Amino acid sequence: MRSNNLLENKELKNALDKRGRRILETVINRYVSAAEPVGSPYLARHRRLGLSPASIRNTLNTLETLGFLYQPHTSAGRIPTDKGYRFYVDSLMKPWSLSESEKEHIRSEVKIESRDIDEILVQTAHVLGLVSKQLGVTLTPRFQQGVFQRMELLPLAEKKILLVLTIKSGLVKTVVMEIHSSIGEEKLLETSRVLNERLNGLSIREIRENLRKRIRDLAFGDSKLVQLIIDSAHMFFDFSEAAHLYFGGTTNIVRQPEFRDHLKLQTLMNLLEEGKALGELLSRRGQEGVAITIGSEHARGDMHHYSLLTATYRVGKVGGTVGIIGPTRMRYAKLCAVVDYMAHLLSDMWSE
Amino acid sequence: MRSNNLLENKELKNALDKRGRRILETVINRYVSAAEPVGSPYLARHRRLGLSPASIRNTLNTLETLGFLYQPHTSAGRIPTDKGYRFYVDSLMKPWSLSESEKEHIRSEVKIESRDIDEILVQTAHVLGLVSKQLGVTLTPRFQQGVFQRMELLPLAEKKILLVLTIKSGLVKTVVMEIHSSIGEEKLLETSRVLNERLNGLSIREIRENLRKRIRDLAFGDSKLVQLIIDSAHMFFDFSEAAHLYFGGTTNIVRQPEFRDHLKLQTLMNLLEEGKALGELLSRRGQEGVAITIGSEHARGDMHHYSLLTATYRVGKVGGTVGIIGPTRMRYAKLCAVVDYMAHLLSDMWSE
DNA sequence: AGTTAGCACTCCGGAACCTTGAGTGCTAAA
DNA sequence: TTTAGCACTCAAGGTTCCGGAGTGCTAACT
Repeated sequence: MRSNNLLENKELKNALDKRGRRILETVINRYVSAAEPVGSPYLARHRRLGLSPASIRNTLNTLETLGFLYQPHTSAGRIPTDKGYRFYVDSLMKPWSLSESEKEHIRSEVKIESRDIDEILVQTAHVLGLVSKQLGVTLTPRFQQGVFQRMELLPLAEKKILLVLTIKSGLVKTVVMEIHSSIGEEKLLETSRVLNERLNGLSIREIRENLRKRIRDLAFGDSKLVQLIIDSAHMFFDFSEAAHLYFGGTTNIVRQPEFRDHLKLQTLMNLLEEGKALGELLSRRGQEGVAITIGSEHARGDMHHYSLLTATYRVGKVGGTVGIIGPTRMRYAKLCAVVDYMAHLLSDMWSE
Repeated sequence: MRSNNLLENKELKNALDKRGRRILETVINRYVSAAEPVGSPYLARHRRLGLSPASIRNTLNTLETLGFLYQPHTSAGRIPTDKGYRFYVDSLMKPWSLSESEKEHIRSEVKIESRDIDEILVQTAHVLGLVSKQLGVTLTPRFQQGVFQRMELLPLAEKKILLVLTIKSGLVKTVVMEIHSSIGEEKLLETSRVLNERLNGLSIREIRENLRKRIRDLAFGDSKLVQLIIDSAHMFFDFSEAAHLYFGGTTNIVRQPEFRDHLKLQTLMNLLEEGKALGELLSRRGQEGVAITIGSEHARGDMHHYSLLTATYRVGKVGGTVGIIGPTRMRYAKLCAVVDYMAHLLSDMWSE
């Protein structure tokens, strides 16, 4: 009992001791870049830890019993566990700063002529994939966080009208609506005028939840049209919920050695194909800085082999998500910086 | 010389003879479903060709010298060549009709609530991938084929306006434009009024090519705005050219045995990632019925291992493309029917 | 003439086996 | 506390061997 306690204390202290940290860090760095187990000979040779293989083996052993490393088989070197990566990310990792040329590179790739938000996000995902050699993902802004600014009803054809919805941040959504009978232009104008009055200053979320209540009893404009708008409110105030998800860099990630195993590739594809689920996962993440989830920390079982880094960018008051998905073996320090930089880049782009 | 000629004639005749056709067809059917070379024992046993292995070997030999089949190595069965598939597609394949339940299945998967064209196309690509076990691809309508119907300029913010462009088929595109100074609402109205007059009835393609000529010398509306519109015309009358490309079913296609080879997967990913190039490839295809390109028939080298089936759907006068990409070993007969059915389904959906 | 049985031949693919080398834990000496 | 030495383990790669599948050719059969 008592000795056990002592032992644990000792282990804990070891985990934090200078040597243990340095060795763990070195193992991780090496494993991340070489993708093969790291043994004591490498550590003794290549690093100026100034220790013999035998001493290092001792420490490795400790790190293993602490659960930071494991051996795939007896006579192999060590591989970091998820817990090991977690410790690295929390306590070991030094903040990485991108070189100016890398930043320049990223900027030049993202800055395309188009101001179209979706196009930029597609491109962003692509760039994230490219520079990280992993899978880049981007999520469109969470429209529902926005505040209603204005809506416009335009006649398109006999029985079609276009609804244009603007929120304060300057984001626009358009929906084509079908109606059963044609409606005169002045009716349209009146309808939209009143709606604009009623909805002014509300958040999209509020509108979605309360639209019916707010305007049901009012008689104005074309009643059928109003009814239609109410009925389809869920549909078109809802698209926000299911934000669009883009990804890029599939080429790169397939090259990663972890995907020699064919099955893994399939599970990843499944994940991407679902889209919706992944989108939800991404949309409810920490808002501040870079959020990191490593392997088995994920709620979803099929994400257990992957790590996810995300950050939030802002368009006015509305936030969206950019991130990177890859095998747990990834360059956390650098990729954090990349994701962070990218989020700021996008925010700046839409700031003024 | 003479005998050579005779020989060739004989071979040509053989190629068309009943037996040769039946055997080629059987080989292809078998290979497509089993993904392994087909030998004479299988053919003699499993089919009521009523022939001994020896006789069949003779015919196989002929088919090989004609270039319809080949052997991966001496002691293996035969595999169809691209030429073999081509012959099959042109002369052997019986038109396949989908069962009512399959049609029903497809319809139920595609018919989602949303009328949003992009959402439907995403879903369509997904379904195509699902039922074909290959990669489904869809391309948005070729906007530039459309005829200008109307444009609308809406003020969004101080220095932002929204341009809404409608074409006759009921398709809508919106672009957010930035301007340097704010413009009064009446200026906007006048500008759009005149533009509507001038551009009425022109095709988008014409507008893109001649916009400058058509309105340069005219003084109306806000001259800066007009100038901006002219300047950015290429940008926003151009998006049509680079139509959006969607695909679905990556999960399925990764399962295909041809992708055991890891390199192939990479080339495929590359292809998808490019997007643009593939989009162009798809957009300039035959308009009538199902267009089939097999392996080495492709102009692009990196498509040499894949076949592509496409058909055109129509939204009013504007056409878009749906199709399937997969290894040359695919069920041409059935997939033709699928692609064809899908194209009609979409056309009908937007017909009225 | 066309078809078929018989036969010798080729060659891929898997199983069994061996060797090598990398890495380990333990112990005893520094 | 560190380190050299040593015996041990085990994955990975190479070699060899064998069986089976399929072929082409020839001679006999209808």
